[in-house]
Amino acid sequence: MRVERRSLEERVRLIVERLLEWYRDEPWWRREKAEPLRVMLSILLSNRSNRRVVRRVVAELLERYPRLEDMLGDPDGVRKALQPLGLAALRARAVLGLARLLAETGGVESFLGLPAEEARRRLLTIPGVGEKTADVLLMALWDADVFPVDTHIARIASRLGLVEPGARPEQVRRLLEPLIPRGLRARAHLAMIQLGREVCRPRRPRCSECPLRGLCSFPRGTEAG
DNA sequence: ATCCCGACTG
DNA sequence: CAGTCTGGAT
Repeated sequence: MRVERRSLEERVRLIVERLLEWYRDEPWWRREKAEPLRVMLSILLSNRSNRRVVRRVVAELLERYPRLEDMLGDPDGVRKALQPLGLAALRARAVLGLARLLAETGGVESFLGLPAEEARRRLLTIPGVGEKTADVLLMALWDADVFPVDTHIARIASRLGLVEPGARPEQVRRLLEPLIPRGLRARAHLAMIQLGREVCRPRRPRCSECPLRGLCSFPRGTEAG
């Protein structure tokens, strides 16, 4: 049992090493850290939605409501602005929940000044914000050393054989988070997301272009091209 | 397990 | 046209 655990740990270490060689970008939120509201909204709305549409909608929201508190008087306008994303009613609840939270806390800067634990607790009170989204927010704005697992990462972990097929994201996170070296978790998260989008796609994975070739026994996908 | 729901890709 | 998009709540 001890041997198995050590080998798993070693595999994860190698995988992360390869991933970080392959993905050298700095976290996108570092460039936008001067605009925490943009970061928050982007993360809040990123679930199950197209990135370009998210960028567009977030830009529009910020232009119309430079201070999120201004949204509170215009819930209808907020919902309308969110229409292109789909799930507009749900997302409006989340965005307005964030606006309310910031207002209650005395503005963004005060909120960002909260200890991560407290911020997390409050973020989870926002309807539509669960553990995963809360962790991504903490990772981006509090430099929390966490490893949020989404559908991409769960799929990759399963294909790598790190977890059993069909494992839930939360299970995958509990297993992998402690195995990823401290300080590398945010970048490992981003690298795996990127890998999931471009290479280890849900369908027709591009195994021949994968930086994890040799560390993975997933059946070589029938790459159409 | 199922629903939420629009844009975008092949 | 079907599948997918950094899930969450019921």
